[in-house]
Amino acid sequence: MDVDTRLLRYFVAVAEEGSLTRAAERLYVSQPALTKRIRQLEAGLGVDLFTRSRTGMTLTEPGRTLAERAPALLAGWERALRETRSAASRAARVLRVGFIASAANEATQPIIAEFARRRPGWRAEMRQAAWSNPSAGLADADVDVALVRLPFPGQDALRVTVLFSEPRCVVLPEAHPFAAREVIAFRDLWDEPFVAAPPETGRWREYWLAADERDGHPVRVGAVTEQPDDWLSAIANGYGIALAPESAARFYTRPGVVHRPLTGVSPSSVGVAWAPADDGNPVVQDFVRCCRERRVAT
Amino acid sequence: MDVDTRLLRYFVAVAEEGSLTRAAERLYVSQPALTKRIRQLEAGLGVDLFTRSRTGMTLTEPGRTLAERAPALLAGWERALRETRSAASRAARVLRVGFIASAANEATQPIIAEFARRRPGWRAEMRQAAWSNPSAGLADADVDVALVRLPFPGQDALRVTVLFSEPRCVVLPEAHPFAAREVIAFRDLWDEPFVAAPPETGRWREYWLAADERDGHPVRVGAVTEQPDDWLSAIANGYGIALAPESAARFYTRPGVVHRPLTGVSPSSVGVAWAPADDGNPVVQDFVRCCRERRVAT
DNA sequence: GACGTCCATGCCGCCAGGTTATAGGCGCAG
DNA sequence: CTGCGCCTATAACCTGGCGGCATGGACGTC
Repeated sequence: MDVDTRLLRYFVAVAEEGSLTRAAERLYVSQPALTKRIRQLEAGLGVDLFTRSRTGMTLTEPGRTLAERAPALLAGWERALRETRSAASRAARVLRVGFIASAANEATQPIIAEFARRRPGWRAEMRQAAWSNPSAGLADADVDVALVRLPFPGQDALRVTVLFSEPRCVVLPEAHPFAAREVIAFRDLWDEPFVAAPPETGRWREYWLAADERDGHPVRVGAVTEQPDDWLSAIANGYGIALAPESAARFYTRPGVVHRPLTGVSPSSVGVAWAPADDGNPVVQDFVRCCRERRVAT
Repeated sequence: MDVDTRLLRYFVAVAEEGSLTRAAERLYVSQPALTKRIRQLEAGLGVDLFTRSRTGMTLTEPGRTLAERAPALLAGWERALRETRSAASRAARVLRVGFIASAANEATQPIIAEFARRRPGWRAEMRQAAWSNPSAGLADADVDVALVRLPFPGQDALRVTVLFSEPRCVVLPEAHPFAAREVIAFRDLWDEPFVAAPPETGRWREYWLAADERDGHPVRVGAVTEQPDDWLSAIANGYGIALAPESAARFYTRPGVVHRPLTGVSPSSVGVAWAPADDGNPVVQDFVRCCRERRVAT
């Protein structure tokens, strides 16, 4: 019997949710479509995978058997996919560099230039990642190396070299009362609503909310954004304020938004990260070396 | 990216054959269909998997990467499939019994009856296998236990208990000159064309051609068949003669075909086989016990 | 220069898989 | 006991993917 990864994902979703209706919304398909696909899977296998009832779908014994194995099958495919893509970029002499918006800022250009000098024939392919992905794709092996802001979740499973630090400042709407001050103390911002990164970014989100510097004082979140554009808009529209690296004042600004120096928060570090598997990869190590040298220059 | 097992099998076939045209005939699809599917795979991955030339399709480096992993992915799916089916039959209290046509003959009915007595609530599901599958599905884990004729390829990886033996006889078209004889010496049949099992059955095929009893004299194969019906037809139509267990005279016969005793060939053994993984499976072991007891009775 | 052997392309038909709307079973609240 | 809310199943319809056939185009061979 033939099956595709989508069908397997459908099955896993239904198994996990215990309900066609809920699984359908999670998968962004209609419930009848799911009904039919699951029945098709059962028919193809010649096995009843679920028992239906008004309370939902419960796995049968063979259903549990399949449900135990399906995630590994999907993971195996994802893995093969990544390795194939990885081989393709290597064969094409392309180094995939992930970076998070505002990670390296003015350091980025010289780093790539230096890499181009050191590795003629190779090309660095820059991929900007959304904030929901603070390892810039490195955790999923979508890139070979990443320029990141520290700390971020999953960091311990990767190699990270710190490149430099810069102070964090605050970004406010022009009309904000504090916009008139030259320097702001973080304490005064404790009760302000903040524009935050998505919750799944964990430690990274907390770092940019400066959760550690609030003495346990709770955070008010006024909006959640994934990208610099939305982020600036949210601030301009008064949904909240936000912390940012100092260099953001030069890279991410727009009318209606002002940057102000801040006291009472630690500076932010930029790092270059790679997977332990690439410890011996000369191209990756060359790139890291380029980063280190630029650090001195900056 | 989503993919289905068929697409993966297509890819593996092209990779192995090194040619769309040849892979297409092996897969029983048209060459244009394969062209399109492979291009779709490449487009989906964003990777060139093959380099095309007039001599065929050669894997690229990333293509090789995928080609190394694809068979394992397919095998993983097949395995999950088998385990799920297996769990289903266990849950339904069904013992899947494979048997090869003419394996047990009159012993089969009493065995099932005995099993039904010993395991009330359980049902033995009999599945006849073609001769191209002399383990009757046990090698592929399609059944839990199998009634087989020995020897067969793959036998060493399974547990086998011999149940009984019976002489082999010869099956001839009525019009054959030897049909008049009461008893035939195998020597006299060396130059006769035989109706044989498919070549992939290896040892099993050779056993029924009595290759070991020909002193190296080559075999003439007049036809290849997979099932008793075709087999009898082939003999009746004069494509060749064949060896068969004595009991085939009672189970597999038809007008125009006669069975005659034979000297000079070893007898044929019937066995019951199961997978080593089921050594501790009480239901399987009960079935085996039923077989052993019937052996004494027969 | 005709032919053979590859892979690619154009065109068409069919069905798998999606959508919306609706039916139907059953528990629960009023 | 009736209406509502939670499920899943069914019906009717539409679209696009995938397969088939016929043909094109590149290139080496005889």
